[in-house]
Amino acid sequence: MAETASRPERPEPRYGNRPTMKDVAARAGVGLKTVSRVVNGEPGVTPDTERRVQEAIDALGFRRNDSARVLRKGRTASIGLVLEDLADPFYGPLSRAVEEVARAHGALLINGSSAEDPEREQELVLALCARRVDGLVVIPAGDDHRYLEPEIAAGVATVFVDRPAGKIDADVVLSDSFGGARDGVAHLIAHGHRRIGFIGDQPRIHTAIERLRGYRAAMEDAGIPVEEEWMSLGPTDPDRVGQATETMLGGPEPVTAIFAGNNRVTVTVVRVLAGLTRPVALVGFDDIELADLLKPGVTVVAQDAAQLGRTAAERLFRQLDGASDAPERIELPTRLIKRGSGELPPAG
Amino acid sequence: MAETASRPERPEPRYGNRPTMKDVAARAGVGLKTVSRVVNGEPGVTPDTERRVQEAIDALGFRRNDSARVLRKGRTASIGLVLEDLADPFYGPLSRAVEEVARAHGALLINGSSAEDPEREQELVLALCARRVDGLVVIPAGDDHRYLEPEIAAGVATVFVDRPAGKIDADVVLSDSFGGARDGVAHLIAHGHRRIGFIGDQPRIHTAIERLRGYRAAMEDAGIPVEEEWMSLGPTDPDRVGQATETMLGGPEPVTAIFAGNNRVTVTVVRVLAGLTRPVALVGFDDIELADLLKPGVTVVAQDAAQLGRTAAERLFRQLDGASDAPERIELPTRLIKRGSGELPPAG
DNA sequence: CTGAAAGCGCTTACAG
DNA sequence: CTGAAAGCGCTTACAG
Repeated sequence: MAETASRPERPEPRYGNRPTMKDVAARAGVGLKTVSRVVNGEPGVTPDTERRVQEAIDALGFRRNDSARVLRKGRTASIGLVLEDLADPFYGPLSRAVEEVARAHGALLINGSSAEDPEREQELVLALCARRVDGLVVIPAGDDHRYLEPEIAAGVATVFVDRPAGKIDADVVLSDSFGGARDGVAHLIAHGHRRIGFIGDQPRIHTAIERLRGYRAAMEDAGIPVEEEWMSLGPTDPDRVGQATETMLGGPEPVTAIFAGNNRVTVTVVRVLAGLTRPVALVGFDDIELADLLKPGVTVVAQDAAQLGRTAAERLFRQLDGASDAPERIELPTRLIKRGSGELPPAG
Repeated sequence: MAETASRPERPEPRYGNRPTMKDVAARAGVGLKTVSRVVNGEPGVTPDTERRVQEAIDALGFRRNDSARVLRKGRTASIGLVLEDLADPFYGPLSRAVEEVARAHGALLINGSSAEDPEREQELVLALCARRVDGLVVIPAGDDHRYLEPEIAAGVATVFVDRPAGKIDADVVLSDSFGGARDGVAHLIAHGHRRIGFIGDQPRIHTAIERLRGYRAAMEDAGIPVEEEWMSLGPTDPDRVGQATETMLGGPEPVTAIFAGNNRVTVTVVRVLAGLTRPVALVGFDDIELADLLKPGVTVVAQDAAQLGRTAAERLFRQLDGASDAPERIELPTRLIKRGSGELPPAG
């Protein structure tokens, strides 16, 4: 029985058979701490010892396990970025900017999409906290972030971007949605429009509300009473936005100009307008690629997504470096870029 | 001295004063393992005990430290994605698709840009390995990935996307660059063009070479000898591409059509062509937003970035689930989308 | 210059 | 149903 006893096949699953510092130490005939010194480039090792350790490292294919290191050191040198959708072109430059700042501070970026779902946002954020990210940059989907209080109290640096946190006091970096929208709408008014439509994102999203507020302010400043049918908030998918656009452009008294609340809306509105024979003026919030090459070019209120990300990430690392400033609200200016669509006079 | 001895101010830095399972156990008056059971939803705890533990958890604001968990369990439930540039719109849908698959498998995504720099790629990949990601999805910048051999041997699942690995045998998912480019160029030839330019990415990039090969194949199939001045490979920044475009369009015998090697090139070429009075035909590799609304619409060879990411990630998790298939090369088809610019006849 | 011991916060394998 | 001990792979604080 002894001889024929079946031995376990495939003893380990996979993974886990990686060499450790202990293995390296044994092979090099030195203590564990000496290996640690070599691996971390600490001083106080003879060149000869160092060589022996290095040889063992190479022979074994050793790579330090940062999970263990992190456990001991406390900081993970990683930050989390939670945004709405990695695939949205608006977030590309923002993510990249956050990544560059993180890189400059030796940190990695863990990225996740909330899909504009508050529950998914919370799930993601808390998963990142369990991983003990040093900090969080969050583009919030929800409007109640009290669930983050214990984490922030425990030292997780946190900065919100694009939209403020809900029901907690935290740093936030945003664009001047109100001012940008007001200027964009005022621009349309200056070109003779009075019947101006506003198509925006869902009303629970802060920027949607702020931009609507800017629209109303511009109209009021010009003494133009706003009609309910001129305003449409909701999801920004092509179907919803396309219908809203067509509704505003139909009927006996159609709008002569449209203010589009973000890049997704603008793209769909441009598409609808392209199918029309009469000209309708358009100003969109957010710049979009190739907007300058359309006929007419699309006039936009541009925000600087990269700057938004950079500012937030720098603020985050300042928190991590121990700055204990009170939470601040940083608002970046927008820029009106005239390209033709916003300078069209009212039709008829 | 005893009474007036200065006590340490701010005893801990920040962080690190988080409650642990031990704290929870002490407060609830139970053993460590019982806390672990409750936290992980394991069976075998009386409702009453569970309640006491849960109260301690809430009171202390305890959140399990996954770093410690990972160290013990071996798997980190995270995967790394290394791409060229998070800000490039081509990678947005790809990243999002990888994220969705990871999420379905309970894993987080750690993301990084190589900036098309082989050294930075290696640095990033190895940093991810040190974090012990379970797997890697890599859009390679370099052409030698032997540095990954020990990692792969140690069990790090690896899939390359968009471009194959260099000097190692690994899974790769790519679009049919050769076939796509050949079809696109053949399309121009079918519309009467013979003097056709090719503007592509740097020659060390696999897709650039494959698309150039497709161009040459189409020309050869049609019996058209290719002149050196018709081909230009290099960085895809607007300056370089703009100059290349103008050079091809200048001189006594300018090209009558251009094949653009990727989305970055297409955008710049479109811009140059917009400033011209004579029509020049254009087919671009990669679809771009709003391409259908330009005049003329931009004819493209589209690849499915999301499908690329999804396929790669699924393959990755199949590896992690223990599938031991031999490394495979998966090629996804491209699709020619006719919108006008590729159907223009030769000028003159 | 070098190393043995303790500990980071969990899970595993056992024992009661 | 419950818990004490050992261990994951490192770093820290000391001692020689």
